Amino acid sequence: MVTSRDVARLANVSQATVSRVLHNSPSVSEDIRLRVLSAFKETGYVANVHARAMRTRRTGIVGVVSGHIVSPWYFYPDLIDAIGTSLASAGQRMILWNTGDSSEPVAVDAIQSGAVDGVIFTTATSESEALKAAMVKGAPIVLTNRSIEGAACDQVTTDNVSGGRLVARHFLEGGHTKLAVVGGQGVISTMRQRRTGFLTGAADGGVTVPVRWDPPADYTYAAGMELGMQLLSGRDRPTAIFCINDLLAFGVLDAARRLKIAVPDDLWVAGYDDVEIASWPAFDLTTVRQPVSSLAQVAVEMLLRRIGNEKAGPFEHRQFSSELILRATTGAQPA
Amino acid sequence: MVTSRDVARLANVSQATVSRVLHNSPSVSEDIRLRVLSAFKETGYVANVHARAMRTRRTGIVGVVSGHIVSPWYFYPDLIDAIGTSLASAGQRMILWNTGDSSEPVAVDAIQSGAVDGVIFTTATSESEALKAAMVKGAPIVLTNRSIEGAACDQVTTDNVSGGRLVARHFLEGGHTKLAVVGGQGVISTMRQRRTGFLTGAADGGVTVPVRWDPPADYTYAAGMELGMQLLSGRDRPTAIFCINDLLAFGVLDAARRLKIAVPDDLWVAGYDDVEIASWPAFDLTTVRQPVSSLAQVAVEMLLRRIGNEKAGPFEHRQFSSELILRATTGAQPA
DNA sequence: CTGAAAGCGCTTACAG
DNA sequence: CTGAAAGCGCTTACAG
Repeated sequence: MVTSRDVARLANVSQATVSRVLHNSPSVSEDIRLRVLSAFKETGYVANVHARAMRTRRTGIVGVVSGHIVSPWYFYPDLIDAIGTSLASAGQRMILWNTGDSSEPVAVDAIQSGAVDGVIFTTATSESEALKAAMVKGAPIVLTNRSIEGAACDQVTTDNVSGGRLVARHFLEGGHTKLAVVGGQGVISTMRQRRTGFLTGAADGGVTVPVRWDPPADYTYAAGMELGMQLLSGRDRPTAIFCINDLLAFGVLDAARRLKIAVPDDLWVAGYDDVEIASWPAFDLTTVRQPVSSLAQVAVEMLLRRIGNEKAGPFEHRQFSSELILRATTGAQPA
Repeated sequence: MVTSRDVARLANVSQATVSRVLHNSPSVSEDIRLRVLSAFKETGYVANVHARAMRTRRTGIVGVVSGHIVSPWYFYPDLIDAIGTSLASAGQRMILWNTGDSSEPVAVDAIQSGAVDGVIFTTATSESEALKAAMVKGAPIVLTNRSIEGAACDQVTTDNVSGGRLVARHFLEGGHTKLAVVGGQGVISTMRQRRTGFLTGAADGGVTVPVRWDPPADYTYAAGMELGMQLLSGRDRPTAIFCINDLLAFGVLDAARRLKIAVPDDLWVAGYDDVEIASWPAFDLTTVRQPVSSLAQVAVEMLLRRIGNEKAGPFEHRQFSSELILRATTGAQPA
């Protein structure tokens, strides 16, 4: 391994000067500069990140915690992609933690051990002790997607309540009164809000969702399939189903397919997230799209501001609105 | 930030002793040990990773380069997941690079700058200069999924040629003689091999694939859809199509759906990878499944062995076989 | 069993 | 404009 000392010896300068050239310090004469640069080339020198980080107390790496990075029917992949892009254009690198909520201790540890300069959480829950501890310490942290009320850090989210309400209004405008929801009764804030928005929107139109059409569900394709079969098998069944995320909607649609129930003629289905598969002809799903790149951009901005200036004023919570994307599952013309 | 010095002061011992307790050194008396441990607790001490890495020349982090982590219709998500699991159980952490082949320089730089102890490539191509440079330097590197012939590093792959051949044989056994391939003419080794295996397998059965049924394609859903429309629109059309990955197959299936061509009655379709969506009723796709967790496990083993012992013998290339999963698109009973 | 000390490879005041 | 030196926070021989 070649160090700055090796380069210095080769270029016949002091080690300090090598460091200055590396950082484009203006106070280096042109000829020395060139000598050092050619020594860089000759040796293939790359500065040791640990030595640098130890001196500067800055690694240039941001940690990102996310569940289901690897499951593209969630919207996390899109969000992570966008965060990665924003970070890259700010010259920062990214470490990804993919173990779901259980990786929060890892993230906090990473901050405390100096492995990263700050962390963006996309899947924080109010239960995470580790996160709380980090926030109390005042470490640079930003929450996005899921929010925690009163958390001592910056947050950027979308308005999931309004998103759910958009779907309800669309169903009502389509003349539907027999409505069902799938998902949204668990602890995850975003999911709860979508469901609440939907129920509120329906209630505003004078429609109530029967309890048995609002069963608890986890957020998997299998759950969508199972609840879809259940909701659609009886004689008295809903004519429009709102699924709290696209993945559940795919399950419900496949259940309808299996039961030979025609969508959208006899059943409307809507999802949430607008993952890429939602637009495929096999599903062509009406869904709610969040402004993912805005979320990502603002999250990165917020974090970098804190990293650059630890005590930069009070914490902020910014919120974006979402957009209803109409497709074939609620009667729009197929693409 | 609390350092080992702070802990030492609090526990009334030397800083060296703190370090020993941290590493469970046997040569520490029990009472001192307890004193230090309680000082750890009181201060919330976490060792600085950079200082440690600088001394030990080991970070405990492995880099993984992969394209399309974030696109679950590729098999990378599964592979990454498996690699992550293997690394975790070996006490290693993982950094993920997701920018595709263009991130190879980043990976090499990360090795040279000491940011990671080694790198696993899942998407190497023979063109990557950066990778070659790293291999010449003898840095710990393992190639998995895609191989590079004669590369100066360990490799673990699956036998894509046999995989393609399995599909051809299955088509022939189904009585099909009008066969087509979608994908596999580009630079990516795995894709080329699958196509080659398929063509060879067909030829072994006396069947030749017409040139116009073997058009160039990139590896997107849209390409599958477009080529599907093209192959299936004419009067003389193939009765069985092998798609080089599942994503293309989904596009072809949706093209058939649009053209109202019945699968499997009038058309057989097979893919490659067995991504999760392939088993959904909407597709129920016959496909080839690779032993992903074996790949991952061996890749990690190989890398850690090199990291532990830089010159541990000659380079090795291990290869696993794959398995044909029969589903509805080639006539199996729906699940 | 414990401590003092060297040193990993940088960055950056401090002199000159 | 350049160099000598301090110091970031650890680990680990070396003494005792």
